[in-house]
Formats: sequence, structure tokens, C-alpha cells
Amino acid sequence: MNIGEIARRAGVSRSTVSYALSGKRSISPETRARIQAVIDELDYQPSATARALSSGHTHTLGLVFPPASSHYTDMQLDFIGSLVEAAAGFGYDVLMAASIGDGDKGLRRLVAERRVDGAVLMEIRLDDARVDYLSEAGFPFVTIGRTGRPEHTRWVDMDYTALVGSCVRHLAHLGHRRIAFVNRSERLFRAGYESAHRSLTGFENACEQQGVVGAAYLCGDDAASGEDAIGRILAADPATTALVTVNEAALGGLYRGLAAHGREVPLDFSVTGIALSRWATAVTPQLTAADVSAAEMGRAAVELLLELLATPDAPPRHVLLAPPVSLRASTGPAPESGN
Amino acid sequence: MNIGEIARRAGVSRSTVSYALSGKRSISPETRARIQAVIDELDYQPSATARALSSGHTHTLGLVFPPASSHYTDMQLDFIGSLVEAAAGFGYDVLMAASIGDGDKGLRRLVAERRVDGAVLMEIRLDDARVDYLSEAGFPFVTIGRTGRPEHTRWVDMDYTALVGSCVRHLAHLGHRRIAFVNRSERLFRAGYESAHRSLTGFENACEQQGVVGAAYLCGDDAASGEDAIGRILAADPATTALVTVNEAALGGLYRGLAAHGREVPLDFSVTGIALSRWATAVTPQLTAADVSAAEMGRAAVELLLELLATPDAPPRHVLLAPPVSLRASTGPAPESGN
DNA sequence: AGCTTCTGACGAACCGGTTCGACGCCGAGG
DNA sequence: CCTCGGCGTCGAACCGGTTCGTCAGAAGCT
Repeated sequence: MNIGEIARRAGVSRSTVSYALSGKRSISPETRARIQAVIDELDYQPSATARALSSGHTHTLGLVFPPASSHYTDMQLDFIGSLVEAAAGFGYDVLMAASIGDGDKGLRRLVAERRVDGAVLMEIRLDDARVDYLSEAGFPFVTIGRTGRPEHTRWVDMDYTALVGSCVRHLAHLGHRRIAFVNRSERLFRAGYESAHRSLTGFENACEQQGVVGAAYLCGDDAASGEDAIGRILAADPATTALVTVNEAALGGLYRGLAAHGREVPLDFSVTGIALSRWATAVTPQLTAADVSAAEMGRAAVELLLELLATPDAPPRHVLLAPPVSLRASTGPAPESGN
Repeated sequence: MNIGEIARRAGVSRSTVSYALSGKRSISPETRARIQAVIDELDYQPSATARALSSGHTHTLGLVFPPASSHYTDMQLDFIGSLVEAAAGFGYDVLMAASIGDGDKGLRRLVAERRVDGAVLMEIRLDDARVDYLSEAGFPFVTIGRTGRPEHTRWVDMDYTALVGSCVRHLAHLGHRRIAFVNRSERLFRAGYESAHRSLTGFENACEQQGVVGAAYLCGDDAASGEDAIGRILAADPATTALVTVNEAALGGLYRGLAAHGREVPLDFSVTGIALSRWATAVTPQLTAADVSAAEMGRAAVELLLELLATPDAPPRHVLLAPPVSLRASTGPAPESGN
């Protein structure tokens, strides 16, 4: 079922079949029809592997996970789905590269063995060795999130700084004066995970600007850690009346912790943050939050990467997303002090 | 940076380099060392594409989504992650095939263009055209879930019938006599999605066996639908005191609906079901549920598929998982009737 | 009619590996 | 001393496409 077989049955040469298929040279209508008939009859599809070898591109994009992560958040997983769909829309497949274990071995394989035409990197750190590696190797890539020096790379990111700032302002306008910030896990923060750092910056800046007292906490990416974080927050400052979080996995635990400490949302305590709308609407009361759109990020990432493959020398483009904060039921006026 | 370059620099033929790399023929220690030195110096990695073309296998597994689904559940997404990690552990990559649009075009491409050595099919229906197609084509595959005639295929599945049965028995032993079942969406059920059907069977059988009154409901895969389902359940039979669900995406809505109708969990109403432990622990009170393990399913699927690739004629193996029901805080004794 | 130009098809080389058959060399056995 | 066998290496063919150079024949021009 290879091209030679088609050529033989159609009574033409292999190259003629190839040209008929690609349209890169003109073929007489009769010949083309004869070839097409044979192709239809045998249900022939050219081998992707052979095509990749000779043409030099695989029509596949690589999606790279960080070495350390073995636990995926919903946001990441949604992003994967949307990336695959977006890529399929352009006729590209997506190859998942898990870099487990030592260093960036998985990435090296992807690049050095030339399995993909370009790569999408997730879970970017402010100082990311993978970005340096790909830049030096001249391998086309797009990052989800920015490094500390984002000028020369192509990326798609959420504007965490601005979004967390919006949340703080929202709370400040409601009269809250002592606000906690529940960040991602200590491990991720220590590793330099960019969204954790930019979120914190946004929190600190906004608190200062609004003249409110802010206290930032790290919190593991699970419900139990969220519950624990509430304990720490209220122990440190019982007068806290609101929190902002970027840790959607801990959200359920945060609510539970508040209930356990007798704080009713949103009467006694307001909660807001950044989350997938799926999570924001799953909790009771529903979360007032900036709804991140994994689908939008996936589409943008694919578009950026294909642009790069088509025109490698075009100046780098970036996409910075800042979805509006959806008002739901988890925030309200600050309780009157002294009550 | 190809094999010819290595051969030239090491002063040997290309085939010698190939044999040194694969170890399929003996090479003298000196020659081997010389070749290795050149390889190390140039950081040479053989092209995956060329290797695939000549060797006939791609060292890649395909992961196939159903055409209709554009919205992923957490369980599916977790499964993807674990599949990728499991495959990586065996040196395989995973290619994601989104079959958007018409029929099984995406699947055809995967198979006909020979992009992958074998495929994993998700979201299996009782009567699944993709399974028939792959079977006829003689293409190696493993399904997540079973079709209606599972004898001759290889699959990994949860024992939904048994698990839902366990949940019903648990409730019956607590004294509940009127139990509702919240299934997946009508669309999925109509499409013949196997877990929805097998769950229902398990529910009906167990109710009959336990002599309790069971009422089954379909429910969209989101929080709002869950809230709505509670309304329907209590309207149809206000005396209902417990529910079993396999719809984890609706879980938050179910809780909210119960609260809205003045039912306190677990005092007035017990909730149980099948869910990722991530979701089960995210709600308040935490859900008594059979914790599904996406990681275990991913690993099992890869193992089954690699077994099949290694020994195509071995009799088909299956893996049926039935995790125990974890007792948490969402179930309790039935409220005394008349109260 | 003679010359150029254009069209449509062919053959061969190439992409970068793997694998088979052959062959030279060296040591062991008769 | 000659033969046989095994080891180590080479050359060539092959996997299934793409693409370049070439060329025969038809069409266009003077």
C-alpha cells in the first residue's frame, strides 16, 4: 500500500503520483484521475514517517512538561485538551513529552531526535533552563508563561500581576482592610514558578497602593493544604476578613477551613481569586474570580508556534491574557469591625 | 549530525555505527570506543523519523478521543497525564489524536498514516464503531472501558456495576429506603457511553436486591445541572434521603442544590458515589466514594498495549478495577421517617 | 518548415537510518 | 601447511516518500 504500488497500478512513475498528490507540478487531468481512482480504491494514505523523513518536517508539535511535576492541575489539563484541538484544526498532531527523572532528558530527546517541528513549554519558571537550551539550539518553541527575560521569546501568559491586583482592589472597595493571599505550593514557588511570583508581586503592589494590610501564604495544591492554610491565616491575624487565591486545587479546602472556623462566606469573610470557571462554579457559594480560559491559551499557543514555523525570522509575538473578574457570590462588604 | 558523519569521523562504515549503537552484531572494543567518542563529542542522537521508517515501528502510542467530546472531565484528563508518564517509563511517546468533526477521520489518519505503533481508545461506547474499525484493520489497540462484546478485545475498565452496587448497599445498611441515582449526561447516555449504562444497571440491580426504592436521573456534566437535578429529585419524591452519583463534575452543584432545599449533609441526606479523590475531598463534607485511580488505569493501559505489541498472538488480557469505597463524611444513618 | 517554448511525465538521487550477504583476517584443528 | 570457522567490518539494498534535472512531444512563432 505504498506509493510504488499506486504508481504501478496507475501505470505511471512514483514521482508522478507524488506530484499528483502534492500538486507541486502540473499533471494532466486524465493522469490525475487515473491515479486518484487507484488511491480511492485502495484507500491509500502516504506514510507520515516517510513523508517526514524526506520533507524534513513531522507535522507534529511537542508539548513538554517540567521534569519535577508529577501532579497536574486542572488548568494544565484543560490546556492540554485545547492545545490538541487547536493543533488538529491546523492539521498538526501533538506529541506529549514527559520529562521524568533526570534533567531535561525528555526535551533533549524530542529535539535531538527531531520528533517534532516545534515545542510548547508549560510550567515556565522565571529562570528556566529548558528555554535557554532551546534558544541556543535554535529550536522553535513557544512558552506558556514567561521567563524573567521574556523579550526575545514567544509566549502566551495570563497577566497574574494585574489579575491579582484586580481582586485586591475589588476587596478593598468592599471595605476589607486585612487581606490574605493564598499562593501556590512552596515547592513551586521555590522552583521559581513564574505565575506564583508574579501573583505575589501583584498582591503586594495592590495592597500597598490600596493601603490595605496584606499577608501572603504558600499553600500546597490540594484541599487538605487549603484547610490548613486557613488555620495559619486566622492564627496569624484573626482580624483577616478576605482572601485572594490563585490555588484552585486548594479552593475546596479553603472553604472548609473557613466553615470550620465559623466564618460564613461571604457574610464574615470574602473569597476571590483566579480559577477555571469549572472550579469557581463548583464551590458554594460560587467564587467571584477571574475566569482563566485554557481554551484560549491553547489556541493562541498553537497560532504563535505555527507562525514561528512559517516565518522563523518574524519578530517574536506575545499574547497576554487578562480575563475580567466575574462577580459571583463569594465576596461581600467587609463585616463591621468590632462585631 | 547524521550517522554518515559519525561514520566518517570514526573512520568506519555507517553500518558499523548502527551495529555499535544497537549491539545486534559484535563490534571490537576499540572500534566501539572510537565510535562512542565521536558520538559523545557531537552529542549525536539518531533521528527518530529515519529509525521509524526503516525499523517499521515508531515507538509512539496514540491516544484517541471520541469525535463528539469537546469537553473533558477531570477523570479523563488525569488519565491522560498518567498514560503519558507510564508510556515514558517504557521509552514510548504519546501522540494525541483529536478526532474533531466527521466520524473517525482522526483515527483513520493515525492508523493509515502509520504514525503510531498502537492506540489507546477512551470514552468507549457499548457499540463502538472505532473498535470495529481497528479490529478489522488488525491494528493493535487497548480500550479504556468495554464495548458490549468485550471478549476479544483488550481493555482496562472500572467495575461500575459493582461499585455503584456497593454504594447502594452502603446506603441501604444505613437505613436509607428511597435512593436517587445521578448519572452522566443524557447525551452521553444516549450515545451508549458504557460507564453510564453499566452504572445504571448496577444501581437497578442493587436496589432490587436490597429492596429499596431507586430513582435514576440523567444529569449534565456541570455544577448547574447538578443543582437542577436535586430540584427534580426532590420534586419527584420529597422522601428521598440519599443519592449515589457517578457524575463528579456535577458534585458541587448537587451539594449546593441540597443546601438550597434545606437538606443538610449528612444529617438529612446522604451522598455517595464514584469520583476522583481530588474531587471527593474538595467538597464539604467530604464525599464517601469509590476513589477512581486514573494513574492505575493509565499504567495498566500502557502495559496491556505493550504486551500486545510484543506478543500479538497472546490471548487478550483485561484489567477490571474496583477500588474500595472510602468512608468520609457525606453519609450517615437515614433520618427517622416522619421527622 | 524550422526553431523555441511549454507541458507532462520519467528516472535517479536523497532523507537517515537498519539489515542482509559477503569477505578478509586470525586462530584452532587435522 | 592447509582448511575451516568465527569475528569484525564493509557495501549495498531497502523503508516510502520528495524533489531535481531531463527529455519527448505538442504548441506557438516567424
